[in-house]
Amino acid sequence: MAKQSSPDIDEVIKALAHPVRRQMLEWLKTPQKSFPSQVHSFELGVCAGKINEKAQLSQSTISAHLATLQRAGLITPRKVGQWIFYSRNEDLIGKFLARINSEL
Amino acid sequence: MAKQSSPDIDEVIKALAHPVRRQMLEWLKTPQKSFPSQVHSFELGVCAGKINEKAQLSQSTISAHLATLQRAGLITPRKVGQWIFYSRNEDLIGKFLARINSEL
DNA sequence: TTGCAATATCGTCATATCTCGATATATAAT
DNA sequence: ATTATATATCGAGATATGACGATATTGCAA
Repeated sequence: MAKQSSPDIDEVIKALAHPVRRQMLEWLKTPQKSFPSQVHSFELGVCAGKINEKAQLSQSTISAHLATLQRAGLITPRKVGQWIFYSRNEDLIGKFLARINSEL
Repeated sequence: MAKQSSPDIDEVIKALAHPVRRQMLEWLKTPQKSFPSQVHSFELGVCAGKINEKAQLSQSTISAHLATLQRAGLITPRKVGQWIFYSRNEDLIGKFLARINSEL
């Protein structure tokens, strides 16, 4: 499962080159711990609004950061009604780490 | 040996977030192979001028990229007369990889 | 001292990134 | 239909980055 094209190293590293986006990825490692106020199930991930609350930045800025992470393939969105839930794409993250470990 | 302060993840990732700089690091993995025209010994690393030749960018641009890599701790300069030789700082690179593997 | 070679620094311009508020879009609820 | 909520997109301003040529600096050589 999780058929995933291999990571575009350049895009991934650029996405990681911002502390807010790294912070988001870190939060998403432990959703229940990082977002205790989320009422929805964590099945599909963390609600964008919750990430927005936690990061002290405007809604549009958070949306842009999430879009950057998504374009790089680092997170996966799941739309449910009016919400979008995000989760880490562990498959791609793993592949990225493997490549950077061998290439760097 | 190679007493090395731990990497500043943010600075390291930003330094890696440019293809030219990643390319330089890659070249420095196999100096003899990547810089066959260097007449100096490879003991101390690769001469800045050789890196300059190989990368198709102006001298000032290359100097800036090398400075960025150096500030991040990824490469180590050794000045010998009028030359500066650069080599990878494997110690810091290893520590960086260890941290990104566990934090990401 | 004068001159040459290697590298760094400066000033400038172009482009990218970050952030915001305002507005648009989509879905849900009434 | 209207309204409310969640998210995306737009436009603008501020700052950062990348590139260059010109010039400064450093060290060696004559």
